[in-house]
Amino acid sequence: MIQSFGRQISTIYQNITIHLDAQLKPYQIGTAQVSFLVAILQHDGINQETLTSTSHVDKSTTTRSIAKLEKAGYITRKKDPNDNRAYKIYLTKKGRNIEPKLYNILKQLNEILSEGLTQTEKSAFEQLLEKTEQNILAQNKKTKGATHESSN
Amino acid sequence: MIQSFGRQISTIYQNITIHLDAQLKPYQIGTAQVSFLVAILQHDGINQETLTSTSHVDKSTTTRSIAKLEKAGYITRKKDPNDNRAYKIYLTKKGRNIEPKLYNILKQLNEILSEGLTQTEKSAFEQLLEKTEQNILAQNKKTKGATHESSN
DNA sequence: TACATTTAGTTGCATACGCAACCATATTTT
DNA sequence: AAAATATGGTTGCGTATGCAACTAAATGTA
Repeated sequence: MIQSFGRQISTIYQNITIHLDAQLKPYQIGTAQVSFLVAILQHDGINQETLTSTSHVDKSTTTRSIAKLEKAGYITRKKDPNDNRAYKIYLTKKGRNIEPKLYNILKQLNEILSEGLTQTEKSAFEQLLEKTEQNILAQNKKTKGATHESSN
Repeated sequence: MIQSFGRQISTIYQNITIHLDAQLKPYQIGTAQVSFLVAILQHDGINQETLTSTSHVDKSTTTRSIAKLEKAGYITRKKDPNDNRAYKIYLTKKGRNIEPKLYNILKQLNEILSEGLTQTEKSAFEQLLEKTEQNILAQNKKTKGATHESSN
């Protein structure tokens, strides 16, 4: 009963990381880069700030993860001509080439995770995860807001 | 569609960590210590190896997390008289005292996560997480086995 | 226009985690 | 009993992540 959701989610998360890191090793990136790479594949030229907010991570995490993708040759950063502070992220040829392999790895992961689940259960799971995600995001947003307001 | 489960689970996990770290700050421990502390509260005198296998983490993670709990004064380690390599973990008075506060924090977390879910949905969610956890654990066990066997 | 505030991004720091290599003790094999 | 193997635990290393403090450019306000 105690700590059930949290404990399970932690174990699943860590083991997803182990699995994906192994799968991605040939491409010289890690699990951390996946969500960013997917976002860039879907929105070439996306800027870092958008990546940060849609990924729900700290901006420093974006900085470092993008740096790794750049170093590995999958993307390039170009200054946004309309905003000298901002960068836009573009795929390189190598970045475009990895798309099918990456999607395959992700598809496999989903199949592993949802093995033995009916289609109905998969949908239910996704919706439950979605609600849970919104719940904890809202809670943390609230808490952070409160902290900042305390400087009044 | 792409990467759905993994992305959601990652976000939930990171935000659980943020929430719990804030809640646990007064006690000078972090989210990482929770599952170990709960296990020790439920099985005083448990040994490190059991903690490792039931927590589904690497043994080095157990070593470090237990070290932190010891440093913070919640537990003590005693050599197992039946096995000179092994340690058994015992609660200190401080460790026993934190129990209600810890359980309260975990209960709150579950309430936050499952806000807006019916009892039926909560049960379904827990079972789906359980299945998913078993699926990915089995997969990684399989992979690790394969790697080791390749040394034949 | 000058000053204050916000925003995009980076860096230092602390924490966490898995893997591989290692040590020491226990167990199994021959 | 000696040698080989397995087991409990630790440490070094690489990776990831949030937070706080920071820089520089943009925006808002006086």
